[in-house]
Amino acid sequence: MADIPSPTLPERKRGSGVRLVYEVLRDEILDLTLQPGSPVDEVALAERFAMSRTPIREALVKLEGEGLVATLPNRSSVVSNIDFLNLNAFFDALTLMYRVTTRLAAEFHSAEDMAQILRRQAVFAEAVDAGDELAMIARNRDFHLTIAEAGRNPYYVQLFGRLLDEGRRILRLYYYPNFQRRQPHPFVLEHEAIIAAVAARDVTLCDRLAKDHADQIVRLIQDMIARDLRQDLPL
Amino acid sequence: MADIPSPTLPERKRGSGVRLVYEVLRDEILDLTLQPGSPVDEVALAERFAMSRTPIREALVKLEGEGLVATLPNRSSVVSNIDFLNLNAFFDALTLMYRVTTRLAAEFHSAEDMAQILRRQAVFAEAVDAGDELAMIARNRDFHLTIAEAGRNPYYVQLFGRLLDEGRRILRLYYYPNFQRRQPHPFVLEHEAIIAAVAARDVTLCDRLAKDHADQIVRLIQDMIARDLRQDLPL
DNA sequence: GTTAACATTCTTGTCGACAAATAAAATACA
DNA sequence: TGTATTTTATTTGTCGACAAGAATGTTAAC
Repeated sequence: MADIPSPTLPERKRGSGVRLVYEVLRDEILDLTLQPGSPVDEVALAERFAMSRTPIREALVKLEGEGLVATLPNRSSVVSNIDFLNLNAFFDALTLMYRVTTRLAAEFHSAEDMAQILRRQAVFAEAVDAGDELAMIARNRDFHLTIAEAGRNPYYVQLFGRLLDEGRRILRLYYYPNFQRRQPHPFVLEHEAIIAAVAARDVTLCDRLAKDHADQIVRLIQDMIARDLRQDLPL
Repeated sequence: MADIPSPTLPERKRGSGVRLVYEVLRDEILDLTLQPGSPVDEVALAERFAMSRTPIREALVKLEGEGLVATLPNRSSVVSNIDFLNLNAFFDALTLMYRVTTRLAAEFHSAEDMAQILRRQAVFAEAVDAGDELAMIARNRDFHLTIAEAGRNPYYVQLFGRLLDEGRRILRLYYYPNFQRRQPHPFVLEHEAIIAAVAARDVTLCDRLAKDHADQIVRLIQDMIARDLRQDLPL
């Protein structure tokens, strides 16, 4: 019944198909709209996006390269599971990236970088005001990635991006029910302190603030997981 | 003339095509057999590997995800250029990864890890004895990646792998003409010191040795580049 | 009732072909 | 002779189709 190419559907330009599928799937995976472990059917996606399987497959290859989907030979791909066994490895890398990227930002940022950072912080604060947890998580990621980009080290930016993405999945898993609408939100204050330290090019202070901020987030996640696991205890 | 599917050609199993193309191209890119900036023709590769363009494309998407090839829309892909402008970012990240992975190896290695590390070191020493620079570069990468894997942090392993790959390209670009066949080679000695420190679980010593080793390699690369650039000076 | 062999269905991996987009060549014009 | 424009050709992005392999369901045997 889908044989007739409906002219009302958004006409995609040649070459944009893969990127579109990639971005949509990526967002849905990170938002847990696509749950970890759930199979990814190529034909279903092809129907949904009204395109052939070829661009779908290429998007899946990209996602596989980023570790967001896992593929078994001759079998369906699945959305990657969140690895709770290696969680301390995740925390370790996340903390290190928080520190080095903030340090480098203090050293190498330009005036335009600072403007962009302030803009991202404003958007983050808006999400906090609105109490929109999904937006908070995503905008927090944008904020810190912008700082990382000001540090001018693409290797760190890439790893940090992946780590923040993984954190987005974990936070999405727990954060919603526990949200505290405190004003001003502690994260907003910490962000402001970091911005000031970067602007002042104080590397040592940046390192300390970044470490504290990371520890804060790590503790938050650990608490949430502990609270959640406690509910599963048998009586 | 290549229309007749020759039965003498190695029969590939279903599902192995992409991986084969990916691995071969990856090796050729890192060995500079495929020079940076050179275009990658899909139909030529399809003919060469005696398969359709579809698996070739998927392999290219994977390589693009790792930054080894760059793709312009509707135009030919090219082998990524070595970024000499951000070289200090590369050195910075490389040094940091040397340090943290060796530290973690000291903390978390198992007995099997040590055995594997010793095996890799032996193979590296063989390459040094043989004076095979290409093998030296590749086996040095294997050695340090094995140490990183003993540290049990997949995020570091992945970034470190990419950095060592990029280093392999850079070294390949300069190392060959300058090779010194000293015996015992300083790198072999440094590796042995690192192995001992990891086995002794001495985190502080590991950190220092890793930093020294990284500095050594960074200085080597910088010297080679400086020497090379000097030749290009106009008179 | 349980297990084993078989057939069927479903999903993936690969293929050849076509059309859009770009690059190259040929032609027209100043 | 140099530049602009049209034409040709090459290369990519996407498509539909087919076959191999795995998962599922069915029948048969014990």
